[in-house]
Amino acid sequence: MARRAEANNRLDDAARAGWLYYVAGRTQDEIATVMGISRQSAQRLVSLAMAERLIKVRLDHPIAACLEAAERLREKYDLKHVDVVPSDPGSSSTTVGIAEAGAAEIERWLKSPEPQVLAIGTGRTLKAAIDQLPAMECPQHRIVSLTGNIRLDGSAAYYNVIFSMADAVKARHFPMPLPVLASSPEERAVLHSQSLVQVALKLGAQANVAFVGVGELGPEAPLCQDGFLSQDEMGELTRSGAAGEICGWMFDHDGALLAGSFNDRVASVPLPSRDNASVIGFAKGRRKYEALRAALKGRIINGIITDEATAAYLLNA
Amino acid sequence: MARRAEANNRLDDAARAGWLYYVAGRTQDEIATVMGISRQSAQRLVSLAMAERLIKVRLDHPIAACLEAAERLREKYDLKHVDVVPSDPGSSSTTVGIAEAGAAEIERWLKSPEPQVLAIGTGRTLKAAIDQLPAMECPQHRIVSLTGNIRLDGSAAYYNVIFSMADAVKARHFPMPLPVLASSPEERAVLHSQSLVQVALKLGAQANVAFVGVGELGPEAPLCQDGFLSQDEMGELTRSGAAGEICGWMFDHDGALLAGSFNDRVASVPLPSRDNASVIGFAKGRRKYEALRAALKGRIINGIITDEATAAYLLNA
DNA sequence: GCGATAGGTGAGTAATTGCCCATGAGCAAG
DNA sequence: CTTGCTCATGGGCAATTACTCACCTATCGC
Repeated sequence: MARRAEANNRLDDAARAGWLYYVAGRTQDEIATVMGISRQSAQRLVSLAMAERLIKVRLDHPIAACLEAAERLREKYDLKHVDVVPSDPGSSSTTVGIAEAGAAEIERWLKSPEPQVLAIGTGRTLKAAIDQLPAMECPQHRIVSLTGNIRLDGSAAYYNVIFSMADAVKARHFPMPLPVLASSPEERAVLHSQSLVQVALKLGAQANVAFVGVGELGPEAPLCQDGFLSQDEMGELTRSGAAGEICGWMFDHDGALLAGSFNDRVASVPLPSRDNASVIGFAKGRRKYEALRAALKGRIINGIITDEATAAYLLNA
Repeated sequence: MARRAEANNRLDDAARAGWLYYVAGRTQDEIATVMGISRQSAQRLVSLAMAERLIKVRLDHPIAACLEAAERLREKYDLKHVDVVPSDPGSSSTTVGIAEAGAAEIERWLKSPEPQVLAIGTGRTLKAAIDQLPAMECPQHRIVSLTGNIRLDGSAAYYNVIFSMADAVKARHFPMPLPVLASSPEERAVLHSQSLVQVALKLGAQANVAFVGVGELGPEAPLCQDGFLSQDEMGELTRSGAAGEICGWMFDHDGALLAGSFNDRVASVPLPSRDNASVIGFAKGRRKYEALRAALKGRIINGIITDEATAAYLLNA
């Protein structure tokens, strides 16, 4: 209790310091004087306010190039939602910008007073976006995970996107306590017969919107790195023409779901219908170019949040 | 044209630089390198982005003290809307904080898809809030000025709040081309019979929300400084017990509208009914304490946006 | 009780940023 | 063509901010 109150006080102070710094435009020295602390402490509070995302910064100006790219993307691929953020050449981050813009879009859905079913995939990009969400109270919505977060070794993955999200927005949530890939179609059937999983499957089918990461394949693929898939399985996949995956569903360079054993073993919830729902992919960066292009071509997603450079590739591809 | 395009390019660059600085977290040196300009130019673009309000900063954390004060104010005065922002002791500004919070509240109303009639007063505080509004497209709403902006000498006041607002949000707007005070009740009747004014009067009566400044009286009052009222008239007013004014309507220390000649000559649109509409006062600072207290007590306003220090006074008064 | 540990503090220092100035390009008026 | 004006630029410097280090304190598990 005391601990909790102290933490709150500290965040309160951070908020106040951040407000004085960013809104009132005082220097950290002035803030220190006003709040009766040392300048260093004021600096710490200000940076804490940023780190805890108490201070939100948003760009409120349509950068012409981004808008134009977005419009052309929308037309070319017949998309429901497009967001193009500026590129940051030189940054190796695969999430900066996407995370903020993605969070804004998720927040837009969450603000709806109508109850919504939001489906969510997994992955670093999505996790980064979720981390940008403010605390909200959204008991009217339901959030369903589209894919399992159990690794080959049985442990749960670090990127437990749905729990972080539910925690931030206080909504009912339906995880998928499954691996991404079952060992056989028969095992998948068994797994899917669990009642918990049944609920998730049913909800997934009625989702109003899905937010998904777009995975590239190959030995470096996050799917392998995160321990959802073995290198052997990955090699087999790329040999059979897979270009990318979304929630484990493998597709080829034309964006057609791969027929055959792999997708028959994917334990994820099927993606919501692109006719009724928005399926929005979050991704940027060279390594995702081909997977994104294929996903858009095959209409596996009908919305995208990406950056200028990736948008340029997708327009020329 | 060329000039216009150049200006847009510059703003685009500013937006991009601001994005890289505030969202991507790069230093100005890095931005300079990336954008191929000098560090100083990068700095200028970043600060231009701030000056032009392309970058919006907001505090997304309920500071406990502010929330609590807001809740107590709401109860004590039975208010529909209360917003309390942190105080910035040492700042002499009467608008910092209020302007941002006020703009956020105005924006909230403007975002409504339902057509709204927004009424708006005048004054420095309101002007500062309007200046914080982002560009929007709100053709569904109508904005009506509650009060004239013609000075004693016949010129229009600098604080032409309604025009700035309509300009920013692209809504139909209905100004009041009148002085604040007519020379006699009869003159007021004549002025009000003009068809332009008739429209404004009618709209004012159906307003869903009104945003108003709260004016203090006395020789230093903005009403005098801005040349809406002569010193003689002001003296007469304070002698007759006036404690403050909203849109020219004078009220005493209990918040009762003054009976008698003054208010009979006020040419403003009557304030919308507090039963059906929100009438939100924007004000903070010592000099407004008494006027605010009276306005709240008499229920001339049923919403307030103010700061901690003012809230504390109002709670103890 | 006691050591380990997390997290906070101030000092000092390096990095970053804000601002003033002199300069020069672009442009309209004379 | 010249003049006067506006506005962007880069240099330089002072102010401000970020980071590291050593130290301190409260809490927790043993």
